[in-house]
Amino acid sequence: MKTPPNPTPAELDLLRVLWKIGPCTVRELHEQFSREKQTGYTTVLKMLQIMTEKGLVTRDDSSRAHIYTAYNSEETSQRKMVSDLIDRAFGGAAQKLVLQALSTRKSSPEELNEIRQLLNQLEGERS
Amino acid sequence: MKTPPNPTPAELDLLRVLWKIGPCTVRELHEQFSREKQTGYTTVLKMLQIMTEKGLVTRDDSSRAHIYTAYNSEETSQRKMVSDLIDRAFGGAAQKLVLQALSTRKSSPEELNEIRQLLNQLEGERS
DNA sequence: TGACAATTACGAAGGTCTTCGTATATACTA
DNA sequence: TAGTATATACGAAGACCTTCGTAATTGTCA
Repeated sequence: MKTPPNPTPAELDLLRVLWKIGPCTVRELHEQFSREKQTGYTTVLKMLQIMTEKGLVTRDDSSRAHIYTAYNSEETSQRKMVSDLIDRAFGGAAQKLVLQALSTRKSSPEELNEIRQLLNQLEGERS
Repeated sequence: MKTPPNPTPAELDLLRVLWKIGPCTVRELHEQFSREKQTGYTTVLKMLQIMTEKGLVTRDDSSRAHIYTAYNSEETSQRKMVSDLIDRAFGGAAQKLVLQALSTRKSSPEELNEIRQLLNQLEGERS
């Protein structure tokens, strides 16, 4: 099976909720989702149907209310989107994106430390 | 004036060339651009007209062949796109994106070093 | 000035995205 | 079993994206 395409903005909004609450019915997803963004029930349903066709989610239709599950984990999807942005906007230079991200947003010392540890690890692998 | 929206994929492709060769006419841009992607002249023209409306580029129409210039620098645009992705896909957590980027793509020791220096600098500011 | 070349302006076709109304199917309950 | 509530299916509208053909404009030069 082909890997699904990157989600569109609206699809990503839905996926974020789906990742958070896990596999669920349209009703449950709509309930959560409409708290942050007023949306009709059938809109959510239609989106999920399209996302099923695209392979972004899978559907268990064994019971009356179908259960939807995100096909890719949040981490996998994030990795793909980052990778895509690196190619499209940075000509493949990952470290440029990293530098931009670090200098744009403030990070706590703990977060910086976490990054430093990963750096050490990456350099260790190399030798 | 409002800041321009993020460019669409096709617009970003054009912008990459425009950033590289600097302010130029439709003809020059089309010449460069069509080397990497076969495209009609009027397609490039139309895109630039739309991008002008959006504020992504500015136009000097004092001479017959208008001169187009990217409104934002490559760095500024990259910063916006990264910032946008951090919000949309990472819930605002910049370091998550950094970790993803670093672990997905290989970087040379020099690049890693560059990042390490920025880390040091960021920690220095904090104290 | 008249013809040709180069340039911009206009508009439309075909696709995707996003939203939702209406129709249809299914299960429960009185 | 008839009626009600709850699901899914279908289709369509309006916005935007991408591409390009054709028309109109402007400059050049013989």
